[in-house]
Amino acid sequence: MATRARRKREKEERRQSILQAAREVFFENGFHQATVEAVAERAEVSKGTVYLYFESKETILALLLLEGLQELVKKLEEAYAVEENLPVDERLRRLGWAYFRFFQVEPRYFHFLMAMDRGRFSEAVDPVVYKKALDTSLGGLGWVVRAVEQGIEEGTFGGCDARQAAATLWATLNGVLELMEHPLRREMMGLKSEVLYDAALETVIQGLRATEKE
Amino acid sequence: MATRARRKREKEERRQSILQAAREVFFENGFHQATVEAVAERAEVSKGTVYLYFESKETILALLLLEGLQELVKKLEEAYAVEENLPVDERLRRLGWAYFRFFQVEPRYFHFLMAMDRGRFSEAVDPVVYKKALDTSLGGLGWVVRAVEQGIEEGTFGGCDARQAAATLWATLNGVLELMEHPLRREMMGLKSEVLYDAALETVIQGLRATEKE
DNA sequence: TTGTATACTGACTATGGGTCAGTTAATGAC
DNA sequence: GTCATTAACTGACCCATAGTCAGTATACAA
Repeated sequence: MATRARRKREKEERRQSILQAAREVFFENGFHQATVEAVAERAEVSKGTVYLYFESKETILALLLLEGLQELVKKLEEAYAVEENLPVDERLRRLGWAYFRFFQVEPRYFHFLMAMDRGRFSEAVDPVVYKKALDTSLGGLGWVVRAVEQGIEEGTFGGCDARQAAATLWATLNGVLELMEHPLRREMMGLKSEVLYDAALETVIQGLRATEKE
Repeated sequence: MATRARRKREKEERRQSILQAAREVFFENGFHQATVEAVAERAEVSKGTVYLYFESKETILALLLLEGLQELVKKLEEAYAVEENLPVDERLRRLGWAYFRFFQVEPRYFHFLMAMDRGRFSEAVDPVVYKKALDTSLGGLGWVVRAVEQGIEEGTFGGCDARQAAATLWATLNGVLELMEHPLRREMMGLKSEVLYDAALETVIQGLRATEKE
């Protein structure tokens, strides 16, 4: 009975087409503005069908975010792996700019990613998906940790804790992105995103270099 | 006609009591969970009355946030002003920890402050209130800028742009706070908030110190 | 052809932000 | 004291939208 296999395939296709519709609708209107009805229409199914395939609107968002995260981590891995023998600071720069570029290309993702921690998210979303997203984040951070560890071995950085240093860098870049995300904020700072991002990246790299060498 | 004055006073009192009710309800349940109906009940008025005094649910939140921001800026000013002749790094440390303490005491404020940039906020909220919030933020940042300028004059920091440096520090601390806000995130990092915050603060201060002296 | 499982539908419910026609009560004029 | 005017307030109502579920249609197997 090949029917069985075909059925399964078709179901997965439908799932994907709903997910694709959601991606389009969410990205066009933002999560709050977007309605499940609109997603259903776009996918050419009824609202009920959407709920056959997904628990809730928020779960759909979480799944899209997870995708985005995974793509981001891939980019970070690429940025890490392109060249073998790079000095740490250069390696961190590449990671930092890969991060920047990702959100440049997909600003909506950043928006949504940041939104994920807020509100009722963790309650409303399948904890498995949520956990996976956190794990993926952690994986992305891993590339930074690796780079810092290299820096410690090389002696470029002092004997700082690699996880802590990586988290500092990550938090900083995140903070800048968030700060500059808003047009009004950007205006009020009177700085271009790239400029502040660059300054922050270099400052932290310098700061890590200055950690006391044991 | 002293009546006129009394009327006005009473109106302001009602306004305050609704605002107080909103503060309680929002803080207890979070912004999304909280309903305007609940705020009205707490203030012992009807829902309609709430809308006589405030444009929208989001405007109320914005007003509460503005309050919080103003308090925060006051704390920063205090932290700046306590002692006269402090070296820059010490001064920045005090500012940084005042910031930390504020959100330690009022974690909900941080939550809401961060949420303010998201969603349809800027559209739904009275632009005057919104502008005021941004101005207040900017005022808070001003204390950091001042400190950095002092550092440049002193020669502790190189000839970096003070606004840029202050923004970097601010973004970093924000980023750390946001990163550590979430229990799961905190767990995944395996670090205490204070520890990462301290590391980030020191790293950035070190980094600024290392900016090339012209 | 008919029974059954599977996929799907869309009318319905529940909830909550926001509105507004109507009620109440205070004030002031006579 | 009575009536007119105004301001403050009310809560039933509207509307949008997330989520449900009883019922329908389709595909397949026997």
